[in-house]
Amino acid sequence: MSENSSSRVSERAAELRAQLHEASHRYHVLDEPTIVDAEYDALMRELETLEATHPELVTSDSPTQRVGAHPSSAFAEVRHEVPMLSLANAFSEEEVAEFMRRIRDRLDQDISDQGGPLTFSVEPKFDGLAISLRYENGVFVRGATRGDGETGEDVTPNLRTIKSIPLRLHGKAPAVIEVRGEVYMPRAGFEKYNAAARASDGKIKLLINPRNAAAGSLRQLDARITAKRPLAFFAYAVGVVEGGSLPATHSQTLRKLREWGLPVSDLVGTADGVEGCLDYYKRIGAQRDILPFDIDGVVYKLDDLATQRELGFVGRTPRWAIAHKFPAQEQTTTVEAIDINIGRTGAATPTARLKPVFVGGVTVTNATLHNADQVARLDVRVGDTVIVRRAGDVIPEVVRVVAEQPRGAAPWQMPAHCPICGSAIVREEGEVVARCTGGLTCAAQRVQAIFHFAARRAMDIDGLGERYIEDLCDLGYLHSIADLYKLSLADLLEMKRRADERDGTTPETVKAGKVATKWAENLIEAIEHSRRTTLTRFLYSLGIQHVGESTAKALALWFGEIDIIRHLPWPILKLVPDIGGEVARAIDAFFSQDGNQRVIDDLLARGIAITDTHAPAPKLRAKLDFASLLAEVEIPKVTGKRALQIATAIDSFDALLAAKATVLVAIGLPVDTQESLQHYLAQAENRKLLARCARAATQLPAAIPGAASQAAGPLDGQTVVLTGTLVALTRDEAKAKLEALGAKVAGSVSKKTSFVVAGSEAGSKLDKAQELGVDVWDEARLMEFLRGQGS
DNA sequence: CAACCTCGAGTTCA
DNA sequence: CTCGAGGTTG
Repeated sequence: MSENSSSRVSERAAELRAQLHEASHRYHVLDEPTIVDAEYDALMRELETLEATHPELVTSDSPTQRVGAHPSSAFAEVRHEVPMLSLANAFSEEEVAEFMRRIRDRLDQDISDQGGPLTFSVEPKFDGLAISLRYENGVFVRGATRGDGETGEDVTPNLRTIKSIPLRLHGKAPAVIEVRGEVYMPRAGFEKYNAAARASDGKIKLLINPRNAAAGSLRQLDARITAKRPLAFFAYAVGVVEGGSLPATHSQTLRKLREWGLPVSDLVGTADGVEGCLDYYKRIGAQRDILPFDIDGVVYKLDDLATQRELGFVGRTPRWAIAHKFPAQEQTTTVEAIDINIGRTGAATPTARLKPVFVGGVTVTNATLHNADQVARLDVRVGDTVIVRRAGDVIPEVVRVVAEQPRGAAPWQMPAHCPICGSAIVREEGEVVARCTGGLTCAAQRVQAIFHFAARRAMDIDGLGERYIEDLCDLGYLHSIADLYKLSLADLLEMKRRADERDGTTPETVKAGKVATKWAENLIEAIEHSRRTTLTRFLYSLGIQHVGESTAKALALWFGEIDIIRHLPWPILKLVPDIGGEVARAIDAFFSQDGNQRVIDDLLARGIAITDTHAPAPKLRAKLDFASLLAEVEIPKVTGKRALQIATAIDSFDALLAAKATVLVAIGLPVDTQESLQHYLAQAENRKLLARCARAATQLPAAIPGAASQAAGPLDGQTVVLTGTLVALTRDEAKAKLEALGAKVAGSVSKKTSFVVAGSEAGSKLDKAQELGVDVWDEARLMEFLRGQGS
């Protein structure tokens, strides 16, 4: 080795040591971590490797030479008679196999090979804080943190506040026993605590993550604060034992601990050999997101205690155990830009463009920042280093900015103009979202509107993705949704050729004279196929504000025909349950725009066939009388009661519009109501609305006698919620079948929910159901029920 | 008018 | 899946 490279190695080692010291100090002493675990691990491993190949570089104060950090002086020190161990880590299957091979090799030297795979006690690796609990004659006398493994801090009063730590053991426990385990904060408690903290307007500090929360809570000097934190405990090992003995294996020891009243996780078990351990790793990994607490891997411990003793230690890590870690769910990266995205409704959503980073199994490059408030809360700026998490769900989020990094430029602000169309971006009073005011003149909104139209749950045009829509719009083939139905195969191919030319992406095969046409043929076919549709899908696909699937369905059910719906004044729309003033006005406003009416004309003229037209619902007819309708118009001071009073004297909108002032006085209304009504009637706009109501009410066709009344199903009046993945049915099929039996299928669980159908990997909805004591069906029960109903 | 329940809209990656 | 906001209800 040359002089030069050896000095570089020693410099790097010194640098790593400094970084690790600093990080460890901030983490353990200041409770303010600056780097995530994965990074710390990576630095530590690098240093370990360096020291392994250059043993002369090992210094006595190297972070590799101890497990944790200095205990803070605020707590009394406790020496661990039996040191608290730290485990070697494995990050891949190869490393696990290597670990097991090492054990075998070592044992083979000493004793004859007994054949068969080794048995391991397998456990989740809880993401919390390791502690030791001392019981004397069955009574909890002292608890300490791990500290550096040799010496920890006495946090007995804090530990006493944790309900899952027994203050007295059951049965015949040894006279003195030290139980080791992990204090952690369950996710639900963490969320609940933070929700309260958020509501406290900054008075209570937010907890960063459950693990930090657990560590921080235990290190409170005032145990009353600890008591307010939702902490829990799992036992997983034993230290000192006097006046008693333990079983021959670790798994039996855990069982004993459970007998003595200590909480041991249900997830512990045993596994044989590499294969068994890896199976366990996968099984626990699959459950990771739905567990009620955080884990960062699993631990394999050789089950037989005698063999453990034989294998012994390397430094402070045992040869007989290893932690197999999951891919990190948190990483740090830098914010390269903060862009804004314009949605279908014009909503301007800030998005962080991140330096690509591998988190929880995928590479993340984007993370939504939701809105300007969120950006301000986090104070994220371009150039900042941030922690990115891929939590329980799939969607990455920026957790926080790492303090002490050189800050980027000025605080981020929502731009005043849309980056796509240049229109003003406006945030309405009291709203969280800012919106581009460009409407359909904004290219981004136009593309999103067409994309929505083509969506599976809307017109279901398969193969029409965002990219094609963008190109079709940019190159002038598509101006509105109606244009979709005049696209020809030739148009599509020409568009593709021009787009490729523009981007310089013309494939070699095309240059060679071959043109790929299959995609275009499929798309034309898909557009063709979408022509036949239902009224619900059609209404939904128009992308009217506030009209999603369920509102579209209500409209279809109540009014029956697009030609009726497209001309209704909002007070009549408001008669439909679940449609209030805001939504009704949005629908009316949509249809009041000539451009939108023209698009609908075009669509219908080009052969959109709505297959399920019918007469208005009978329930609607009953509500169309003058008094009910008048109450919906929202004339100040004219409530339902007053409307009724007015209606007894004046029997129609026409009569009301024609009524002289003297007539209004004669009705006997209170003076303020009279004035309000007269003032209302004096305005041309209002008179126009009333006239429209009058006309629409008389023009709505009568109900078809006897039609549309649905047969009563066995699930009438029941509300069902589906969650998780079903095997035999898709969610949509299950929904359709349940609805056919009269059930209402809702999206979220509440007290009103009759029962929840939980498939595999059910998430928070299942928790909610259990919390509220709502019945939960598994898929088998649902299938059996459906069979019983003959479906 | 507050509490509760729904619905709509937006979101990431393979 | 989650948040925000609209609608209904006591």
